[in-house]
Amino acid sequence: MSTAEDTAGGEAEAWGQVTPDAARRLLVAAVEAFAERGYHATTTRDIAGRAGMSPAALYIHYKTKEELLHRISRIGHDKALDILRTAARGEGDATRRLADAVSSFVRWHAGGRTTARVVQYELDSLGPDARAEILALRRQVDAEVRGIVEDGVASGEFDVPDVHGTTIAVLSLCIDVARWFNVDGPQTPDEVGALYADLVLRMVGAKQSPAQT
Amino acid sequence: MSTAEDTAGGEAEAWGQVTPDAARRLLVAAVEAFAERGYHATTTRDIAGRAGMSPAALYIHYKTKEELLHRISRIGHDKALDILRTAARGEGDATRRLADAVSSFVRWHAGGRTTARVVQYELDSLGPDARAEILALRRQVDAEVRGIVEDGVASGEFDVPDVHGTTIAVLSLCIDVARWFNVDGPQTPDEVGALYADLVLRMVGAKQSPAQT
DNA sequence: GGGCACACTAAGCGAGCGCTCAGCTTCGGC
DNA sequence: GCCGAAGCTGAGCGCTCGCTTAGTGTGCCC
Repeated sequence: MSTAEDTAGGEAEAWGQVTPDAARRLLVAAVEAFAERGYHATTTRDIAGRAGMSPAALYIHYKTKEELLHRISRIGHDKALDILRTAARGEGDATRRLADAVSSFVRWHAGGRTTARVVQYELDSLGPDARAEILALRRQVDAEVRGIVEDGVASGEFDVPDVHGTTIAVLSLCIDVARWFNVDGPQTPDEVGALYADLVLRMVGAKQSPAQT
Repeated sequence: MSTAEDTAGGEAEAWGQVTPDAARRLLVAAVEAFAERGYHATTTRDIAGRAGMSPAALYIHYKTKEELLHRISRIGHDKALDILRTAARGEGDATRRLADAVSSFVRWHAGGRTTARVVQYELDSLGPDARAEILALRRQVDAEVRGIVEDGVASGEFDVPDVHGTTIAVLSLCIDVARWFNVDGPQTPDEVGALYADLVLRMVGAKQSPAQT
């Protein structure tokens, strides 16, 4: 098993599970609009227009504008957690698994920046219940990364004085990629993923580079 | 000269330069509201209410709601740049200066999280002209950090294969503190600043810890 | 081929938005 | 003691927002 090439691919393919077709088109349109302008600056008319429908059509498939954001955030967090779990529970020592986790997580944030932006930065626009649900997923994301770091410390691979603080820093570094990464810029998602995996191994004081697979 | 204790202090003190008093109260109210709810979700009635004034009073001191954001962003970026310049042009080797820059920059993002949130995450809500002005300041911020990294590489203190990418990562790590830091959480701004300075020195492969001042 | 369920549209409602304006109060200059 | 400038308020304008409703077209079942 490799580092899951399919986790960081095209923008739209992750929405295949959403049916019917009109509901998926609206969801994809909402992701694009929210990523470009932010949730509050996006109008339901804009979303419907991007999906090639009238404003009223939105309300056949979703109760409110907030439900759109909730669904996007839920699917996105599920995907993010899936990526990290695949790497965290893969084969290899902690060094290998941390490098895989960071590089695939970063590739997802860079390559699917449109989605990742909404998922990571529009959390505060959700209502209390939806917010609480998403925060629970975030704690699981955190736990996956912390688990790898703790494994590496236990095995003597890593030198980490502050596991909690360092875990936050590693995740923070990955997540912020969604803010600054530019698809038209000089770096590809793969390059940033490789660079960040190396930087993170340095942060945890990894004794050696992971073997190439 | 030390690491500028006064750069990361209380929230409101940085606005002393804004006069008259009513204009400053409105600006501080706007910072709080924007940080809590975001620019687009904040109403001019809310800002004026927090400042203890009627909605119309806002327009005596500021032409539009966007001018408030512009002024906040400008003052905040000036402050951020000032913090980095102080550290970058201070005494000591590159290791010392990078550690100072990161720890003071992080302290500012953590301690003044309200301000930093608006400054770092509401850039897209500005119009094209204001946005361009702020982006120019950001490039200067970037240049200060890259300068230190390049100094360290040239002197042999650092081992950095990708100076450009690593500089972005260092800044990204610091900036994202404004997103996750919780004033009521277990960590103080000073602690996060010290941890992050250490993590960044590891990222650049610094040969030794900086001497304590 | 008649009827009905379903997806969708045109039109628009009530609310709240950014912002304006006429008028009130306060206060320094003379 | 009067005047004009400056700071502020109460009321509200024009607009756009999220969302609703009445009605239309389409296709499937019998």
